[in-house]
Amino acid sequence: MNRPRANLKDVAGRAGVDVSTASRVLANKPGQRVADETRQRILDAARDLDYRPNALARGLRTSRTFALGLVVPQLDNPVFSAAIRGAEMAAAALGYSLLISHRDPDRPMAGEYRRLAATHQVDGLLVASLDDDRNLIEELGETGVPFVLMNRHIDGMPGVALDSRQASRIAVEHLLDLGHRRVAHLAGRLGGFNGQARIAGYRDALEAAGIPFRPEFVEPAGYTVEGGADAMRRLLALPGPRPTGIVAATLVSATGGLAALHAAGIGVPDEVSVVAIHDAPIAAMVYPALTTIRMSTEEMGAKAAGLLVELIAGRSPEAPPLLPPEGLIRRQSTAKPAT
Amino acid sequence: MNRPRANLKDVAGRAGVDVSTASRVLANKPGQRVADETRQRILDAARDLDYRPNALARGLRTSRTFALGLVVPQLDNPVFSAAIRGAEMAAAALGYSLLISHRDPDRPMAGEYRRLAATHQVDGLLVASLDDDRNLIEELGETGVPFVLMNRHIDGMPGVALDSRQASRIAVEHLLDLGHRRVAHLAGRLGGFNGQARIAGYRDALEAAGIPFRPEFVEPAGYTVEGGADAMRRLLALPGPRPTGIVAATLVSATGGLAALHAAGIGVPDEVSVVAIHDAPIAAMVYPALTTIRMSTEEMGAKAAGLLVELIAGRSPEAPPLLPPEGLIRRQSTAKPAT
DNA sequence: CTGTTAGCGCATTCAC
DNA sequence: GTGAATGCGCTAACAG
Repeated sequence: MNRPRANLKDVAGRAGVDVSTASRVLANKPGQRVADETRQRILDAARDLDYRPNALARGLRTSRTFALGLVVPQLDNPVFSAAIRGAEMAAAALGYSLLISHRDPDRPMAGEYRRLAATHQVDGLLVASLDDDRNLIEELGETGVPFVLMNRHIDGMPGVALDSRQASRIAVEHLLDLGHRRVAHLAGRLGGFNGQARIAGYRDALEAAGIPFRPEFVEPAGYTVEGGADAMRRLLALPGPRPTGIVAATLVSATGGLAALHAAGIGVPDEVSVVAIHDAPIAAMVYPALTTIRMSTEEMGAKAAGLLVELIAGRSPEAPPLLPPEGLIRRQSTAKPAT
Repeated sequence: MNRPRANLKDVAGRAGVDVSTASRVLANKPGQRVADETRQRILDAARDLDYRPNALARGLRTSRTFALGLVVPQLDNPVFSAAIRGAEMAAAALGYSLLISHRDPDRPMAGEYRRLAATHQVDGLLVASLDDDRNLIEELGETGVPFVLMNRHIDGMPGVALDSRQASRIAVEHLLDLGHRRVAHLAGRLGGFNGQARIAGYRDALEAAGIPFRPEFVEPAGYTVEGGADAMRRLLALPGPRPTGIVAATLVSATGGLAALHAAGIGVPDEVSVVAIHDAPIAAMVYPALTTIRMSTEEMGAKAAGLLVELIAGRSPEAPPLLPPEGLIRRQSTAKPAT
């Protein structure tokens, strides 16, 4: 029963034509002169035999694999999970497969993606980057295949990123609208692309509201639970009245902050409100459930895949501007400040 | 500068030999008669030109792609993230690439993986399964390529799964050791492979301790936050003294349970202790941080990849037995029962 | 409109 | 020990 897959020759034979004719019909390119009747015979034969072109042979001939390589620094980050999902769906819709390659940023030369490119397994690379991927760009250039950066922007390179600045601004404005006046920021990596943008958005919002910027209210928390907890403790240790609202750069640091607040016996949202940038299932899993700014992470993946396919096709597409946040998700971690 | 990749002909030319000889040397198969001096010339040439075999051409010739397809029902599940990481690393170590394919269990025929198999893009399939993937097996058979199931076992099919029963038992024993006597279970899907195993482990531990099994203490919670919260509420609504210890089948349902406990004003771990099966970063992100049973999820991915490669090679390897838990991770959600 | 021809890069059988 | 010849399945120029 399970006979081997039919190939083009089988289809052509069954339709009584030459393989080249079958190829032409099945390629379905515009402006091909083939008699309707012949075309139909070939189509029927292909359907009857459940013909699927051998991607290897086609790739060898055309030097196109219709596969994209996806390079991620970590798999267990909700941001990247969502981006991968978006990329996978967009790639599938465009007829591309997705090859995944984990790249440990701590080991510079690690990563299978160089091999993927060198052995012609992929037509291009989708690169999800943390802020601190130092030598990545250099490595990428050497591969000789087109690539698109995700989650950060570097001048002159194609990439798609999120509008972190606006996200941060919306988060602060939410707290301001509730009546908060002392709003602090659990910041990301100070030198990083997204980290910087979030601080800028925080300042934007304060400025628009006429509230003076206080440097001591910006505490670097990095992207870990402990970092978030430490930063929160430093904030609480500040002299003078403490902040009543907190904007965390990430969900992870937000949860660290929550833990420090709990440990200090400070009620959320009764005494302190917390908003986090990014949304994911975990936001609803912590206590109290976090109010968040939902980012277009999945769309980022999809847009990046689309852009890469354009690049592969030899076009010079416009890199999309920063993707705006999808909006505020109000949950239980924010409320009016205690009077 | 960026001249096109060298191919075998270039290497052979540079070494002054025929391509077939170069191929022989580079294939590096045992029992090949090639003069040491010739071999060295070829190796040198390959190194100088940074030769990488074209995977497409090789695949076309040998009908092997050295790529594995990975089918996952969801990307944002920590269990699958870890399994993917394990699979990716093992595959890379074995010289295989990983093609990812999302498969929505709600849409029966969805999933690119069928195309991957049909077009010879992968040598085999690694299939991460939820309990409820009904028609998956049937679909898999039709692809005609070898496959390995992850996270569940079905008689007669190769697969690697976790020892959920033992995990559950360890979780209950931990609570028993602390002095708890009324221990309830937030169960997974009652009909599912892992769900059943966890209930069995729960009963094992009770029985070994001589504590009678009470059916009303097993509440199906599914795999969602809401499911966990609902189940917990039902448990709290039970007449008589309430359970002091809870074993949740998953992290997700555990957090739902925690939320319900918080909402009811019940202290964790002061009044109720909670243990969850599975460990992931989120366990440390909730409040209080969850005591968990750490499972060998990453190893599951790695073992599955290894098994699949054996299958592809035509061997008939033993499917590994269930993977035992890595142990208990004690955090803040468990303590002695209030006296 | 359709068939013939050539070749993508490699592994492999067969000569010598 | 090494080279010559063949073909994996497909596409694309060129004939006719």
